[in-house]
Amino acid sequence: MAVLNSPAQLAAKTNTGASTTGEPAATRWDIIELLFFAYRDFVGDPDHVLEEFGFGRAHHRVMHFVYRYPGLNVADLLEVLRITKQSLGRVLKQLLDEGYIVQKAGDADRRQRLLFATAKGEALVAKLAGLQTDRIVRALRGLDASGAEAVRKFLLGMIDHDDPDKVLEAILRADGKMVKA
Amino acid sequence: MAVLNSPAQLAAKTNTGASTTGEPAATRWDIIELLFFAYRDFVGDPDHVLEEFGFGRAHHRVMHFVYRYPGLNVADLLEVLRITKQSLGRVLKQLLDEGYIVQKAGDADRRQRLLFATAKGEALVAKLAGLQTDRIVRALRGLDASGAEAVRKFLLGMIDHDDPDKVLEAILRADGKMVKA
DNA sequence: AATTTAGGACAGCCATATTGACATATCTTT
DNA sequence: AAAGATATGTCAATATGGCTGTCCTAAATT
Repeated sequence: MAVLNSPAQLAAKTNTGASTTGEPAATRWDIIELLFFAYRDFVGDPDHVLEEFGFGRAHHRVMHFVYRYPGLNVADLLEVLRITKQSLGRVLKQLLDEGYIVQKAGDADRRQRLLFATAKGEALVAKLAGLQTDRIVRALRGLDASGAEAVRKFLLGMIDHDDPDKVLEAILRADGKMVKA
Repeated sequence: MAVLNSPAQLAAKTNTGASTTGEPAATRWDIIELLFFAYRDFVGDPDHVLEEFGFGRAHHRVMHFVYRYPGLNVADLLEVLRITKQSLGRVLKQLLDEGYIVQKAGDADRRQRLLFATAKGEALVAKLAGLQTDRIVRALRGLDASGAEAVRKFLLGMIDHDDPDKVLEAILRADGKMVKA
């Protein structure tokens, strides 16, 4: 090459909006990009494993929430994933056919198909969550208890709290209890 | 309905691996899910705006990094986005055709097509980054300086540091300087 | 009995990703 | 100068995971 790598050293644009006065807050390019890279690598680990199973990210999301919230119905799952019934249909059918998930008619409302992870499904979720937990634990290392609490508060603050779906509601409820505990 | 919402209150599986002994770390379901929801909403804001432009998330990612790292070449962009040349091709062509990005032959290596955002491109990136910054600032409110620093450290720790692409390298370099400053 | 709801299924479309092959211009190496 | 490697672009074919719209059944609500 003409140059080892050109541009040899990339430089980011400097932040123009910054100031200590009452102007609009400076763009947080740092956090925006850290979030991008963090999430990219966070979902990258599971992606590799899923490939071996012939599954994609969509299957992971479904398996995860079904395992975590046993008895979740289809409507609630759709709201969490923010996709349509038709999109979920294909993925869910695969997971049912291959024995990762089972359905059970609702007790109170027998139209509902409540979803449960099988042992096979649990094993897959555990494997993927293990990888992600490893990464999280690594990232939390070096932070004290108050630092870890700040991380939780930050992530919680990034989430829209108005009109939460059922799953998010459960999380927010649990989090409220945690703070008091 | 038989019941207002069934299950009326979802409950998450309780964490089985938890303990204070030297066992493998308990799965961090909390952080895993907070990250999912936080990222879902974080990219949700831009998505709505992009729709009006007839663009998708792919266009956002390209525009963002081209604006932020002016003179980025195609190869480096591919590494950041972790997609193939062919996938980038269509998106990039659209952005070029519609005047959001311009190309310039590299100075040292004239095979390279260095990418730059136009004023039109800058405006779009600024708009989207503004939305995301609002969310970030909101989430950081309530955290003190050490809390905000913990968040940065956590996100940084979530990222794979081995074999970084050019853009990530620039970020890591900048971050190192920040810590000293 | 009529209507609504939960869920499933079909058809077709679109965006974004993939691989593989190949072309061109330019840089590096011999 | 010739050969090889590299940066980028492009063509063709394919897969995944979204979408809309329509229609259907079973079971709930009114």
